[in-house]
Amino acid sequence: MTLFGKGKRSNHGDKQPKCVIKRISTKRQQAVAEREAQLLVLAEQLVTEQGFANFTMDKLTAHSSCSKGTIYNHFNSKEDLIAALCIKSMKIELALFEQTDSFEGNSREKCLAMLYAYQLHAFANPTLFMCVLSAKTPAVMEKASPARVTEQDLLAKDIIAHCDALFANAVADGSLRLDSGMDLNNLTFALWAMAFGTNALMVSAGSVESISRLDNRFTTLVNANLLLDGIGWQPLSSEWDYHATWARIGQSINHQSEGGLCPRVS
Amino acid sequence: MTLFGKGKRSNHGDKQPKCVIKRISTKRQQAVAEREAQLLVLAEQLVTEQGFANFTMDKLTAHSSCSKGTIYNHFNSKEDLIAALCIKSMKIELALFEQTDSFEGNSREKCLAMLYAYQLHAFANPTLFMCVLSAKTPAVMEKASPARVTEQDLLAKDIIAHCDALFANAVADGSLRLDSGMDLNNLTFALWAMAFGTNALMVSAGSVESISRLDNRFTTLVNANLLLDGIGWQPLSSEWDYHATWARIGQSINHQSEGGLCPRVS
DNA sequence: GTCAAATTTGACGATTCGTCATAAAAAGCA
DNA sequence: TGCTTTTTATGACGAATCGTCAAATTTGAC
Repeated sequence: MTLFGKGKRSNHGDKQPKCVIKRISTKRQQAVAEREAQLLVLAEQLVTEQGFANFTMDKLTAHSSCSKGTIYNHFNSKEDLIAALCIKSMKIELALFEQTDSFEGNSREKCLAMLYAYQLHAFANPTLFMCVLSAKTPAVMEKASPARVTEQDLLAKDIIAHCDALFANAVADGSLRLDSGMDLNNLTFALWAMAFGTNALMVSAGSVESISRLDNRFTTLVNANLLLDGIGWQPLSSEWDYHATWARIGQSINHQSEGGLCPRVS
Repeated sequence: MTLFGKGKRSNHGDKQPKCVIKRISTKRQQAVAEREAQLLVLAEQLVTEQGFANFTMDKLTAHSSCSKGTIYNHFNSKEDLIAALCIKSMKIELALFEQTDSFEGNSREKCLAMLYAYQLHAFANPTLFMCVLSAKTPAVMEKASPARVTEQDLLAKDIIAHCDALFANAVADGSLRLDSGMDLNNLTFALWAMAFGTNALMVSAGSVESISRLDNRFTTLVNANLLLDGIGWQPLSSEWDYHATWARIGQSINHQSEGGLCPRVS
């Protein structure tokens, strides 16, 4: 594969061929990207309506305005499409996290704001959230395109960086002290594992009685408080009304994203 | 379908037809159950060798000594087989948990022993553990047989009961005090979510740098200590050397299950 | 030994996947 | 605008997989 047409000299006038080419190319790519986004919307819709098990590439083709070949131009395989939905889900998460950055409060409250956003996303976009779970499945990881697997890892990194920043702030303002032998990586991972486990089990194991009896709205808050108390993040839950914080976060987020719970992502 | 042969009277002598029938039936069922167990072993082996994505029912048929129809006699569908592997995995977990019950130590150490067993299982039987993750996926839940879905729920209940017992003991002996508004359900769920999230992310997101840098052997311990400190389970990690406990648990478990890490299950 | 019920078999139809030769469209060029 | 080259789209097709079912086989009762 040649990157540029061979033997073609493009610098023979006052035109700016490279720029032109690039603009056109970008335009094209934009159109392609837009179609990909629409395909993802359609796919999510079909999965939501008919379930993962009944979702086939042929059905997606039938419901879309383009052909199978075109779809396979976007997605290597069915699993690759799941991975793409997972990526979309993580991008929405990140977008929500950025919204919560502006939430006013102490460092621990800001951390809760992020967790609130995470739970909000899991319940507002259950199909997408399940895609994240599905995408961690070997069958998907094995068949998704390397590019998408890489992108997932990068997004995970971004999310981790977000957590890290929250902890770092807390350390900086003195509300959190790192004991010896405990580093940010450990704390970040603990928080993430807790949040992921909580949502994954709530969304997928809801049929187990002792889980379904829990109050969905506060489980993440309760679990997080246990953990954050455990690492001694001030003020402790015994000294502060975090239920009030939780409610305040809810109002703040709902106020920001008037249109709906699912922000637009590129 | 008639349950008994029609027109056949079976009570005309001193024989005990019901018992006989039952014995025979049980024998049959035993043979069938044995074959099912062997099919699961074979399936796990194939998945481990060739990955989830390359696993097909035809390959399982080819490698087994029976035919496709027989296999579909055991498993509704490919997804049903995954569910069966998930059930096997949970049974192993429960068996390990029961082993750890006899571990000598304070109530918090006993809780750690259970978590140790859980992590041990996740790393010793990664394929089976991933099945638990896969089985929580909608595509599997939607196609697995109702019977197996139910059995999964029952096993989950058993596991939860195990956790509950640990907490109840701690409350009974005074090493754990339940604050107002906090009940066993919440604590159990928090612990489970933490353990599940930790192992799921470690097994499946190992390619993310900041995760792979963590020391696998102690992540569960570290995370659990944060949580258990958070709920005030005495003695706190600042007052007790739980790393030593962790090591002691390891020796104890390895000593008990000499043959291997994977105990036999019915 | 004979018979009925239960079980096993593997060929088969129905889907689904993913590809590829061909057609269409877009971009470059004069 | 008209012509050539490159890129993209199409949907018919082969391969592979799934799950079924009528026929064959085995099992156990009498």
